[in-house]
Amino acid sequence: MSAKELDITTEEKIKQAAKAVFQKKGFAATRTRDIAEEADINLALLNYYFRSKEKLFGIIMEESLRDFLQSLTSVIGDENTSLSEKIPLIVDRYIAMLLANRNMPMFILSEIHQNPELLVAKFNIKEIMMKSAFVRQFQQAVAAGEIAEMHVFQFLMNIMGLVIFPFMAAPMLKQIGDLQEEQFIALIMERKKLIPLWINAILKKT
Amino acid sequence: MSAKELDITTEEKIKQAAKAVFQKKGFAATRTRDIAEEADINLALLNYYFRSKEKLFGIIMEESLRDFLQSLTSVIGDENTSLSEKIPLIVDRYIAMLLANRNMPMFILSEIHQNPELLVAKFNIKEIMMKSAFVRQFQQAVAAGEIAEMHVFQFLMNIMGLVIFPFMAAPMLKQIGDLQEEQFIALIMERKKLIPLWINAILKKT
DNA sequence: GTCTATATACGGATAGAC
DNA sequence: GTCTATCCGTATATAGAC
Repeated sequence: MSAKELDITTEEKIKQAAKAVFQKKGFAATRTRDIAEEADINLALLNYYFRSKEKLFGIIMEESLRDFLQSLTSVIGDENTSLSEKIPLIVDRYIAMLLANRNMPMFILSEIHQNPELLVAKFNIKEIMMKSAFVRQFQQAVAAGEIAEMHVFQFLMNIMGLVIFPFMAAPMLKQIGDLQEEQFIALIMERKKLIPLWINAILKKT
Repeated sequence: MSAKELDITTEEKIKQAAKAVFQKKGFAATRTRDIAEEADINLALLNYYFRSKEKLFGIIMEESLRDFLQSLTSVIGDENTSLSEKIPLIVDRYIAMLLANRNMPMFILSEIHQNPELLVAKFNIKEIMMKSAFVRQFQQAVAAGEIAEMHVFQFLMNIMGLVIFPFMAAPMLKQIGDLQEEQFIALIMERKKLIPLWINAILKKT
């Protein structure tokens, strides 16, 4: 147990446990008893600090979503890097975040899938994304004929799909390929180098 | 209501309803009452025909998994098509299947994520995949220097990620891009044409 | 096979002692 | 703030009439 964990408050202990359990099992399959056990606290304390399972979930979801989006938005908004510099930055940051938080993408996308309203009005992703340096740079590069013609959403889906999908399909991939955890990580680390090259290949004019 | 649905058995009605509800909400969030209501049958009949929620879920999961994998395995096993012919076939078939079954990938990958044992021993995906014409053709092309050096899993993850991810992230993408359903479909139809080109670009030797 | 009524278990939440 | 004991709604499953 690290020093950080020794003098942690009960409230924080519950939040950390809730994050782990919610991200692993999702809202519906999680029992407040699971969280209490994981946090090693009495069940009643959960309601004492957070009132209800729903409220606790809301807090965890908001924090998770913030982390999930920040890996992207912190890069795409930067006016001081070029489009081609941004690509490996996005890939590196996302992969680092996903490696540290293995269940996050499945958690977020699965919960939003079942309840799209979770996303609405919490963050104004639409604004941040569509008015970002990244989108502007991309569209300028298309207009200037420097890269292939392509809708920016297609480009975004490509990056996200190439980076995130392996984490969501990890159990199936491990089964198909008979991969151990370390081999899976090795494939991911290889992707970290390759994805920017692939993205460039895709963007090349034909 | 189509003719097909008119003379359907009660058992089949329950299965179709269960498929719809399970795929949309997942196992834990689904109540047997939801299924009974969707199927327009009495709740007790669900247990009469299928014994338990778990058993019914097992049947739906197995069928879904079969459909999900068949779109892939029916193409990759074909000895009479070349590697480059297989790529658009896989893309077309997967997208057609996903369009008809919008919630399937999230359902399957999410449930397997929570419970990887669901996959084990049901189908021998490992054998079918690894001994397929597709894998052999890919590895031969690499060995012959016709395409860039790449682990076949990386290649598989790329295809799957490019095709499947947009369906899993659909609610988020619609939000970010302020897309209506028809615009989302249009993006997908465009991808159907583009993904094989992108795959070829990725495979090109540098 | 299909219904109503109900048994039973489980999970979220709280009362009240300390 | 933390605990024990418990309430109460809800969900699965079944008994038994038709």
